[in-house]
Amino acid sequence: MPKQKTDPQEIVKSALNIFLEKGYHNTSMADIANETGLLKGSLYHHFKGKEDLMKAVISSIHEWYKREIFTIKDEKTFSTDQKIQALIKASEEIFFNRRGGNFMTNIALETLNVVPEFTAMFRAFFRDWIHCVKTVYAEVFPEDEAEQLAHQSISEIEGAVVMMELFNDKNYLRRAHKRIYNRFKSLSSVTK
Amino acid sequence: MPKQKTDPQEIVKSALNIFLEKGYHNTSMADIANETGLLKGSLYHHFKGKEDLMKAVISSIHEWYKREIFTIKDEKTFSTDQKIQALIKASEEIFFNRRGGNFMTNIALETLNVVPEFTAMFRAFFRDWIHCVKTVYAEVFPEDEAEQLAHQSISEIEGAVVMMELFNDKNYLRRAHKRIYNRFKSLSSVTK
Amino acid sequence: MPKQKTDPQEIVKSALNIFLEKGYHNTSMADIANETGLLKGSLYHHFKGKEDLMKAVISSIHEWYKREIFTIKDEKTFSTDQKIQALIKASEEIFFNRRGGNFMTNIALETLNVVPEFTAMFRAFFRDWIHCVKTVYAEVFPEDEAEQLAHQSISEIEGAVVMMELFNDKNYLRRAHKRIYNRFKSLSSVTK
Amino acid sequence: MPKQKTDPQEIVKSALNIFLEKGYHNTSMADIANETGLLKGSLYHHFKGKEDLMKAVISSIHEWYKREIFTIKDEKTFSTDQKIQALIKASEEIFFNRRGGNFMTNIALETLNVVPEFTAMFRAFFRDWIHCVKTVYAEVFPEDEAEQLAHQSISEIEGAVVMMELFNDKNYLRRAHKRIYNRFKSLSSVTK
DNA sequence: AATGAATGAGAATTCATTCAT
DNA sequence: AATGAATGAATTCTCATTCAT
Repeated sequence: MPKQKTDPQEIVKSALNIFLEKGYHNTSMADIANETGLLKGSLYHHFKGKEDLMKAVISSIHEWYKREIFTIKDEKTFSTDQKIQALIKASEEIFFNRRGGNFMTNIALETLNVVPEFTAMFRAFFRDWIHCVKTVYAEVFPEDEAEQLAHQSISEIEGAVVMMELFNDKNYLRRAHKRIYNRFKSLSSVTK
Repeated sequence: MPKQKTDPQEIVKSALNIFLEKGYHNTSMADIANETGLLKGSLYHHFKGKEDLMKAVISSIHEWYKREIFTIKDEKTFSTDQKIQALIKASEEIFFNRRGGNFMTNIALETLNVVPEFTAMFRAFFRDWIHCVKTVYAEVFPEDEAEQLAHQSISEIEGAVVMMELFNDKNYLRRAHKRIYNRFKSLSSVTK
Repeated sequence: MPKQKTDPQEIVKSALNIFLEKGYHNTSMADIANETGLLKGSLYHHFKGKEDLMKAVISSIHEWYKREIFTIKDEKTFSTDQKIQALIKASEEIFFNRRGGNFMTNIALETLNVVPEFTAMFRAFFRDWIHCVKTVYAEVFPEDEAEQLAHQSISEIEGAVVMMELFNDKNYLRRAHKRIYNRFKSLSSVTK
Repeated sequence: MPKQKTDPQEIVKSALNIFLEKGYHNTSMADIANETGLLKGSLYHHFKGKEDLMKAVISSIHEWYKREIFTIKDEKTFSTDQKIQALIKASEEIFFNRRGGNFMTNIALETLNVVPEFTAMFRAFFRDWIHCVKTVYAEVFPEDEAEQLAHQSISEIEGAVVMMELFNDKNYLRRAHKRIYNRFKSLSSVTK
């Protein structure tokens, strides 16, 4: 049975979905093959192995964020307020619909101390994310306060994701977003 | 070879340590046996299997919290302020020195969907924790605000743990604790 | 917790029951201990091990047959016809209520080629049984015909037990008994 | 090491042989792998596990019977007498040379209550066998007598197999076959 | 005698990976 | 590229047996 050419990105997508659903360790190459419609052996034409595939997934999400989210900070036409609202809106879209965000939280925690290369990649992602948020805050607040706020915001979102996962309740994230926005508004009004 | 009696709690402790170090999936029964000095087979005397042992670990941590932490809310001689300070101090002690706290975050996320029974146990733990914090807040704030604040506080701590884990930086948690305390102070001064 | 003195025959009975229920291989020493109310280790005070216990079971059944069944052939006051009826009645009682008979069929087949000592014991039992039946037949028929009939009768009963087991239908055995008796009646009327 | 393609039927055959030799419980997957020349793990490519493999063995024997034996009843060119002789000849060939027959007796009894699915399969086999024999008898005898005779014949063969197994004596089966044939002859002559 | 913890030798099974076709 | 059989190491779990108390 000849098969269509397989886009490696298709495999990455499938892998992302199953990793999220079952966790990294609980997911077998057979599961991934199954999801893609390929057979186990065929995966090895595209990726060196499970770790390699995992790295591609992390990388893919990171790249997507770089392209779609972290660019918000550079939107010339957006006010700071608009940027923050855009970031929040994107975050909600991601966590509720795409789940790439959960991946970076859940799978990161699961694999953090398992493979050092994963750790580095997760850190790079979060550094970029923090940097993006900080850059926006820095339009209004002094450098070190912006830095602080960025760390705090991401941390708050991460906590909300954990609770959301645990209790299956999206409100945790909604409320976190709201708090972040309100804090920005009240602080920036003071600053002005 | 003499047959030492083994306290099952010893096994639970060993398991807790290795689960924390290597993660649940990455830990084999042989690892645990090794840590306890028993042979693999002997573990099955005390626990039906890996899942059962895991449940014992979760339960043991939960019980410890119930005994040592969640009772803080009932300390007759403590003011609300003192209770919150005590909770924070305990939290810091736990997360920095005992690592049982991280377990409830990291291993929870890794195993949340592995077995429904785990999910239930983790949820029970967090419900109890939230309930404890809420009870303290309720001494000063109205019921629903106390509830909100409790959820927010735990969520914030969870986020800090994720970041702390990720970047190996305890300051995340320290700052989260500080924020929680300050928020309490400023809100309660308003209330009064 | 001190326990009453344990009669080894109690253990043998329990073992018989579980062997029958679960088969020899599928039964663990723990199962037997459980049934007797003892703990695993205690069984080894009475029997050298599983094989030894099994031999005691086989032996016990054999002895019981020797005492209760195979003596029928020597009943001075019974006619041949009465002896055959008594044997059949006993057989029915055994297979339907005591199940010792099934043991000698089912467990024999399961363990026949597993432990040579079992084989010898099962053979001895069946030789005795055949001998008993033959002795009765020999009251009426010539030696070699009696021998033939005995083998055939036992064989028929064994077949019926297999079918009974397979289809959970006691009628197989009832009909086999009926055939055996009728055959005896018709043959002996001819002989006279 | 070159990777030979293995016909799953080869595995089934090997399994059949070892199951017969050592019994189901006493046979390990390693034994089977060893017999086939594969490694343990490789067996799981073809069969989900030991039970699954066992089912394939039972099924394979059943299918073989359906194809080679149970079709005898439909041989247009055979008289009833010839059909019975053919069935008997086949039975002898099977039990003496192929051993698949013993499987359906010995292993059936050993595994009857291990897994309900086995029970169902063994019953299906025996029902088919009985049906085949009954159909042949029904050419000469009334329906219900044919049914009775079929049950009796199979039961008799089963008993003979037990005795044959027990005493390692093929004569039991030979005599059972002879009896079955003679009974048919004498009854059918009466009927005519 | 009884206990029950400990042993240790396997058992079945899983799975990432390799490789001939 | 894709296939899918084969590999082999690792993993969970079982169980007859031993032994200190």
